[in-house]
Amino acid sequence: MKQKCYTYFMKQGEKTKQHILEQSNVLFYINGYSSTSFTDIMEATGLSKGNITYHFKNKQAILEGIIAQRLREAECFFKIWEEKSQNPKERLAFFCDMILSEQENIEAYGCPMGTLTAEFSKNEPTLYTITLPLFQSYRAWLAKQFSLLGANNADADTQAMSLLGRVQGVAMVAHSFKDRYFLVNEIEKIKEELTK
Amino acid sequence: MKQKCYTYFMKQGEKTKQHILEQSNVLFYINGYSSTSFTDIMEATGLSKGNITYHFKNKQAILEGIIAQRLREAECFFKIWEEKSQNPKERLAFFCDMILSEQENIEAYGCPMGTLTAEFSKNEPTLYTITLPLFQSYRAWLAKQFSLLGANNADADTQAMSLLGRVQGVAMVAHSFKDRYFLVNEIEKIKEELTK
DNA sequence: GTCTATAAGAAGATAGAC
DNA sequence: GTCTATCTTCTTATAGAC
Repeated sequence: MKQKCYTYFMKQGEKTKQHILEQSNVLFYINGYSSTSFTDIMEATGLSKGNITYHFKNKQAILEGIIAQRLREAECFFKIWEEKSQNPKERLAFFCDMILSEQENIEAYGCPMGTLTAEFSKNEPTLYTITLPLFQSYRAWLAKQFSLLGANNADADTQAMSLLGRVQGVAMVAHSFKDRYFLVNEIEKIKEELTK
Repeated sequence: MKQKCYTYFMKQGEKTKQHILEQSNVLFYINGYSSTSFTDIMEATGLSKGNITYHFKNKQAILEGIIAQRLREAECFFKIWEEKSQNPKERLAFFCDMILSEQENIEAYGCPMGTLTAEFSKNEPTLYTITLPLFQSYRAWLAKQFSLLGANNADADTQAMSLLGRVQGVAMVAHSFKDRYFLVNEIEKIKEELTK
């Protein structure tokens, strides 16, 4: 197990738990949730099945842990963006920049949030319920920025949905056609439209 | 087995084959490809596993049959739209109308083409190769319309990708948030932008 | 062309030793 | 906390009767 700097003060059990979450998060992103088996997680973590089961009852519990962590990360992003600028337009630009910084991964594996949500939207109501809050937190934050720009609540939400949709579409098409160039150009265009 | 009018002149073997394709197509759409088992197809068709295997070597062969059929259907749409109007803008509006007519299904199960493509884009290179041509055929047809509107080849293709992206994004978000109202409004907006 | 039956593998879940 | 071993279920693949 590689030692991470922020795990120095964790108890052994917490370290292992964190290690499982991190490796699973990567596997779920790269291969998808349902395509990732317990054996895959065993191999990636170097731990036994029994040990993983000790920390997480089942695969769903791992997913829950991952989403909880991603939600905290998202809140962290929002906080940073809000502190970096008082101007909502600039904050929306930061959101676009995050996508641009992930261009390689998005080309290869799609949007980390979108592909996971899409995997559960059809016929996995339980997993869908676990994942949706992450999507909703972005929706709410984006809507907040549009509110600050003067839109009423309903309009702000629609604009947030619309932006989410555009970004998801660009990510989906760039992923399907393996075209990073398209992703960058479209996101730059969206960024311009938002900030003008 | 329900008798379909266009199967009257088919041999029994062809009828069965067609029946398997149709039922599997619905299952793959509603539940996804990997979530659909042979048992599901058995139940939906009312046929035995041995019989299905007789007509299609495996699940992948069924998928190939479905994509081939969907490609023919797409070509059929293109032909109709081109015959209905000489104006590329109107043709693009027909494309949008098709999406609007599928609003209920898209809200419930996502875009039939997009969700299938997305399922294979991550780590299913073989199935990805089978599905992509369908996506490409829409890309090519849309690009053709933008060409007719005066764009050079590169621009026309980019505009086609851009439109595909917007539509996929709207479908994805409408599906994730189960919001048909959003889908209709966004597609209407896109339609207006295209035809103005 | 259609069926039943079975084999062989992979997955997740569980039990118990250290 | 961590491991090995087993159990059950699900899924695909195959063999052979009618």
